[in-house]
Amino acid sequence: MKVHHFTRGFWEHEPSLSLGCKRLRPLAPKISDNTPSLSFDLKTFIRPETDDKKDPPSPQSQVVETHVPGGTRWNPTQEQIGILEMLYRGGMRTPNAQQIEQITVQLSKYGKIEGKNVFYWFQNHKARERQKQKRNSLGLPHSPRTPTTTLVSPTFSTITTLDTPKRGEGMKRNQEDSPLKKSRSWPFEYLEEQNWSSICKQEEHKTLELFPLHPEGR
Amino acid sequence: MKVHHFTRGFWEHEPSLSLGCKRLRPLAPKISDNTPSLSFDLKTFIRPETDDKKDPPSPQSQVVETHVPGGTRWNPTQEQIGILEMLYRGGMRTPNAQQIEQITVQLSKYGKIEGKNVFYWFQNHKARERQKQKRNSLGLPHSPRTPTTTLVSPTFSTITTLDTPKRGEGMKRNQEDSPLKKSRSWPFEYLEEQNWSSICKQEEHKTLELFPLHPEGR
DNA sequence: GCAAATTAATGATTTATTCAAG
DNA sequence: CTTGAATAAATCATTAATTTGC
Repeated sequence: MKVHHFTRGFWEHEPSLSLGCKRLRPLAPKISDNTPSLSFDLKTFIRPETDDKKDPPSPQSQVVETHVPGGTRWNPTQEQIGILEMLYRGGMRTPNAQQIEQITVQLSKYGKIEGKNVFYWFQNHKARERQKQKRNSLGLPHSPRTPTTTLVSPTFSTITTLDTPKRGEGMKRNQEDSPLKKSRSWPFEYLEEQNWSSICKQEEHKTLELFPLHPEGR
Repeated sequence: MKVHHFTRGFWEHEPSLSLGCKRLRPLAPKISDNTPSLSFDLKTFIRPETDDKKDPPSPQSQVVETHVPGGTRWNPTQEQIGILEMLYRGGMRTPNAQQIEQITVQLSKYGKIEGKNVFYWFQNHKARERQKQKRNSLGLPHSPRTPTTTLVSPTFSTITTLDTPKRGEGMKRNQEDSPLKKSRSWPFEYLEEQNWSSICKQEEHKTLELFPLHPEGR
């Protein structure tokens, strides 16, 4: 309950503003940008109460159950790993948002899990499988003891016979990853509305003095 | 005269002479006498597209097609860019999920936008600002100062004197990015539930019959 | 004055690298 | 050491300003 949303009011009158302004194409590297002012308003609304809330409405902060309070990272169960590996061997490499969601739902039957865990798992597994391959083909004619269960996909090894699977070499990208490339829609799903002040609140401590704000710096 | 300096005019009650300084692109070399700042107005006036920008905060009242239904990429408006740049200059580099959501809500007043657009914008802007910095410090030994606009981080430029500023070299990571590193929680927000079959549908040719799917297995 | 061809900017993805929990 | 998590770098893909030719 302060000021600081006056800035917002500035841009608020959207209708009349937009007309006619055709957004000049982003041009040269804005080398000669001289934006002297502007810090004022920023300060103004970066400097709200700064302490009104702790933003608990974090969807994933409810780790109170079945997990250690400090339980940070996901600890996959055997079943989860197994299923994921199966999917991987099945060819899945970069599941899209919907697929991830579905996988998550299924895997949650075996233990706590989130969508990002699935996402990261595929990312990491793919990358590490790749680098393992590379190492093997390069120097180490040694078999890395079977760690636990994770039997490496045989299909893959067959493919990458001896050519370093660098990414952008002969084949473009996602030759075999996913049928549709633009499928993955980012899963941002929000719905709340707040003020700018709260947006910038978290970084105020530094933004404040970050710009010395030397007018026309040159 | 609704010209192009909208955004700028916002933050800085600029007169009107600043044309061409912000994002004019020096596309072709054209070393001779190119009056780059002249062409714009012509187009601007000639382009009475009336809806070059998309939607007022409300749904499309009469807009034929705000954007191609075929799903094009986000085309930020002047206002959106301006706000994002302001936030960036304010110190924001890697907004977390909540911040992204809030920013998205605000920016959606000026045009269609999604959370991922905001996310990507910060990613790209940060990266390109950095590489611009690098190029400047490397390529031209002249003009030691006047780094550019938005002096991202003086510390950084100092470091990059002779050593390629690889990310994890001297300084760890995010020395100055965000106060809390583990802050960004992945914004997966799903809500539907389906079967495994549908998950693998896209890759059914192989995954479909791969897993027996036995819950309570353990 | 316009439209196709050019071209730089930049949005969107993927990959590589790194950090840190266990 | 293994690996989940996160960020940065590289790269692909699309857009729109500029050029160019008519």
